[in-house]
Amino acid sequence: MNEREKILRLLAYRTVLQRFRSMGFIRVFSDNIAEVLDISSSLVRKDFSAFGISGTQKGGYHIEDILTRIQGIIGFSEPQRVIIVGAGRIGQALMHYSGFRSSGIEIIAGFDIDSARQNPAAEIPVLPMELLEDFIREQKVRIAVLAVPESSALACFDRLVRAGIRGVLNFTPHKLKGDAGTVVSNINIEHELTNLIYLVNQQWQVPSERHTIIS
Amino acid sequence: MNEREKILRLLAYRTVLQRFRSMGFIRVFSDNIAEVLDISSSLVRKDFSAFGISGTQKGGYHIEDILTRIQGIIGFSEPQRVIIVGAGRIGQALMHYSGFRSSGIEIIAGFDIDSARQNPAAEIPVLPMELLEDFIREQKVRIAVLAVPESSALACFDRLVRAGIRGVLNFTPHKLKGDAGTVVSNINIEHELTNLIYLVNQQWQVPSERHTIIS
DNA sequence: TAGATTGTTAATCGATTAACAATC
DNA sequence: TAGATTGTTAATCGATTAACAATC
Repeated sequence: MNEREKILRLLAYRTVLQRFRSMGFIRVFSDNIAEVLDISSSLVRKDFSAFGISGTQKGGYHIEDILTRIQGIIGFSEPQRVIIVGAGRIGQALMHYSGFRSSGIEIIAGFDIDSARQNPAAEIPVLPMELLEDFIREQKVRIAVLAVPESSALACFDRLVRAGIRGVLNFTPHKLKGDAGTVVSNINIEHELTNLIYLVNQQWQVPSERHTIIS
Repeated sequence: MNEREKILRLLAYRTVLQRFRSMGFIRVFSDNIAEVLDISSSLVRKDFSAFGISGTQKGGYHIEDILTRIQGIIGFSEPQRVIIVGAGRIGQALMHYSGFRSSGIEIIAGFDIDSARQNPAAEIPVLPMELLEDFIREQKVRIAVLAVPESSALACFDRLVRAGIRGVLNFTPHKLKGDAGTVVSNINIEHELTNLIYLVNQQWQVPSERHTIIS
């Protein structure tokens, strides 16, 4: 059933419904949501049905009801504490990303090998890598964002998992594999951009010179 | 056939094979690649077959051959010029991401509404938003990265498309839809992280209190 | 009522995988 | 040769969609 995609869709529903609500709407039809997200209304209804969200014929769905239900499924009762490993430009950008706060995500520390980037006194402290394992164990951190250079990606990932991290959001070019007890999400920005450029180039070539995929 | 996923896999193959090559390997078996990427060897062979990459029984695939072929499909003959709209922390991080250069991607300018972030004299100039349309037209830019705040996302997207941008890598929380002539890739970091946390929490709850998805 | 929308079933679609003949 | 691997076919799997009865 592809849990991952389904939960990502649920998050998309939440974002859209919050927007509808802030515009003053009270109810929506599956069609309204489908249109904004560019999916079919069948899929919206099917998802809602699978998550126990019900509407009424004719009246559609109560926005507030859906949001409450979604919150009950993916909302966290307490702040989720996350560390950022690698305080380069991307790491720093994520450390100060304000959108996390409102979703109940709290960045509690960054780590970097470079002393010029360290700052234990900052609001979100940036600590030396030597303190990584102790910090994870003492603070019982389970989620980490990996934003180190490619060359140290595997070694850092290994340290994180050994220290007790159970979920890694990976921005390095290594496609990391989680084992039974560890979940990994890989985001490869370079691949995403390259793929986008490829698709645009495809579309704007004359058909004759377009690369053909045999299938 | 899901072009998007297929090309992303091709990019993953390239990354892995470059790594193998740098380790001194000349040939690989579909199995070696599959293992690293956590996919099946059938899929690797099927992809290769679809892209016209052939190996030999017993001998596997020539790394150099595959890389040449992949380069022929997704490689660019000339540098691909990209602009970054929004020079906040994420925008700046992407502007200086060194990995792009080696894939033939060139960030030629950033744009920001805030004069404190502007710097037309920098190596990669950061220009005021007023110059956006003229710049795109004069430089014939087709690809843009959107890294502005949520509140101005839709308006900026609209301006980009009107000015002739054909591909947008979108980091704002709005799931943007491309029309016939425009390709959009949406990356929602907050959703990715929330999803990761959800999956970890699921896994580490006792089964009885785990949220059940009826299906 | 007439019209519209949900909830669900069955059909479709497409991607992935298993399996194996061909062959080195 | 015996063993191993490709390339491809057929089977499987699962997600999405179309369609429509139920119903407000």
